[in-house]
Amino acid sequence: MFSSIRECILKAIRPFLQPGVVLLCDDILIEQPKDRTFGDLYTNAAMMFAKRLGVAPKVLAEAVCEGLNKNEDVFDVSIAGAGFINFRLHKKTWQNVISEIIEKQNRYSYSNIFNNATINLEFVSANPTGPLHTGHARNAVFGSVVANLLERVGYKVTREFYINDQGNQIKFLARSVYLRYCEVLGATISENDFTSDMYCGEYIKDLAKALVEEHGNEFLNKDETEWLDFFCRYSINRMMENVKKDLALLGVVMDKYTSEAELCKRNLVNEALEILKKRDDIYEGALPRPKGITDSDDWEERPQTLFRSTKYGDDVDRAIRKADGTWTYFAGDLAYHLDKIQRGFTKMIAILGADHNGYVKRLKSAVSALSEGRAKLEVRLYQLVNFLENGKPVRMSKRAGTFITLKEVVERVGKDVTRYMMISRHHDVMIDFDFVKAVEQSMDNPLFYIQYAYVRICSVFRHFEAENGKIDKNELMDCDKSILSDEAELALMKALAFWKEQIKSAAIAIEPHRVPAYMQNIASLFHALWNKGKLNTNLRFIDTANRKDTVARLSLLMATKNILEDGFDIIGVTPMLEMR
RNA sequence: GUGCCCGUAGCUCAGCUGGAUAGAGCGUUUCCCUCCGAAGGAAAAGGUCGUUGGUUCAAAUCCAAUCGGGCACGCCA
Repeated sequence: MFSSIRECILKAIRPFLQPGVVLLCDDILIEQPKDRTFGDLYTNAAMMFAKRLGVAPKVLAEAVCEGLNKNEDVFDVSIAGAGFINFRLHKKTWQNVISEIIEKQNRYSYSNIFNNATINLEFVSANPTGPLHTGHARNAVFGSVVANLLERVGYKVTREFYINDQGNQIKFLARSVYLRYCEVLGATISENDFTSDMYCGEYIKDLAKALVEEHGNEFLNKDETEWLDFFCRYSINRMMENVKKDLALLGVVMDKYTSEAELCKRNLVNEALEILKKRDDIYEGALPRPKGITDSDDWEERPQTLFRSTKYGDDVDRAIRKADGTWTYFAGDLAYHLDKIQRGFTKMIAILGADHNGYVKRLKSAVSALSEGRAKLEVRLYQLVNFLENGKPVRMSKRAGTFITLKEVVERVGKDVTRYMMISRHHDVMIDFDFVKAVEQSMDNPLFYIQYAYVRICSVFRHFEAENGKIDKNELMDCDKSILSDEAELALMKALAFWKEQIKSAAIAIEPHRVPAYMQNIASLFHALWNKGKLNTNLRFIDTANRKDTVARLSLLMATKNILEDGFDIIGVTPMLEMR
């Protein structure tokens, strides 16, 4: 429906186009005006393109009017203000949307505008040195919803997790486990034995206990060289098992786990280096002193291997080899992104915490350089989550292992509330997550409002089907919907009609938080209709004396139900069938 | 010192990439079930979109300053 209207508008504008100017249907904005007396819909196309085409808005507007009048769905076209074009659609057109939704059921929001292109979506990628915590929860939910959205606009998505299973932090993990291992076997360990690089959480003790159970004291009193590798590998494997379990608690399943160590074995760092050398993007040199560091700080200039990332928009060049000759963390990331490129990805998205903001430019530079400009990485940073207990902030310390884990959150408030809280805000905004408020079943908690709408619809169908048996999908699609003409009914229909548009825009903008907002709007319109039926018996859904009208109303409810189900599916929340 | 993000109603936040008189929910006030669930609905009050300039038919939205808050900042991972 929207696409045919857009085509009409585009057709009307086309004669004014100069050669070489390309206009796309999707550039044309069609919206519901805030003041509904202006019409059902409006477009600002005339004003939008006036400047670009060098034509007076009024002239364009008149052409667009003429074009719109040719569309059989459209009537009452008028020009207002500086060049807004207002118009209405026949009730029948809105009513037909219901049939379309019911027919496509939960596939209504799917379009194939990206033509099954592959896209790599990297998210979570937590270091396997500790259990997933609340930040990872936001990352995981955000990523999984983005994946769902991208699939709806026709991307083939690979959900990917990068395991940093190499480097010093893993050694410190292993050493921490070893200390606890000795402790389990009777050695006396004090907190002072743990250096500041080591890990103190309870989970370290769990790992140690499991190790003792499986391997007894075979590593006790041995030199580090004899146990370090084993402890590293063992710890990583166990930690990753837990990571996967924690993700499953949130309903998140990754398609691929890529190991840093594996990439290293394949010598991919050197391969990346060769590519960059050929492009003259590698040189030996020293980095300038950072602006914030004054003479009093002990700054020392050191020669190292550098990547010319400034060539690609970064602020300074970046080290890929430390002064002692070993690789930096960034070198690993070069290898990893080369791996993604070699697997054929030209579009990549990475979801990172806001504390990585200084890292974004070098990653983008790396992808650009390694792919010779063919691949593009987009990064979404999400802000931190503050946890509150009835208004009071909960203190967290990673060092002491007192941070709130993902598992703990899910166990306290459930998967659905956690997901909703994590996804309902813009990723650039900090979230205050209050344990007490989160589970309150009130309007402070909009998830319940949406769930409630869905439950009410289910309830209506239960009532109907108890008397009349199951209703057939075709009957709902094909029935005469002309009685659906009340303002409240039309408002709901219009909102449903916009669903596909909204999902598309949320996907393209990578802004999943819009989805729950749209769901809330639909729920609100449904609740309004329901209550209107309390006063006006003509608007009640079930009229036992009139099956024809009942079926028409049920078709509207079915369409609403399908849309809400699609929304629940996107945000990964399980719909409730009843609340007792 | 530099970079990124945030600042919208008493509170928590939307605002669809520049559109018409800035919107929801909570809280406050007033109404609405003999009824498919009132865990709901209808309405009222509540605003200098941090501040100041600029760009244009049009700015909460873009640009430049500035204030306040968060995050980050040579070889850590």
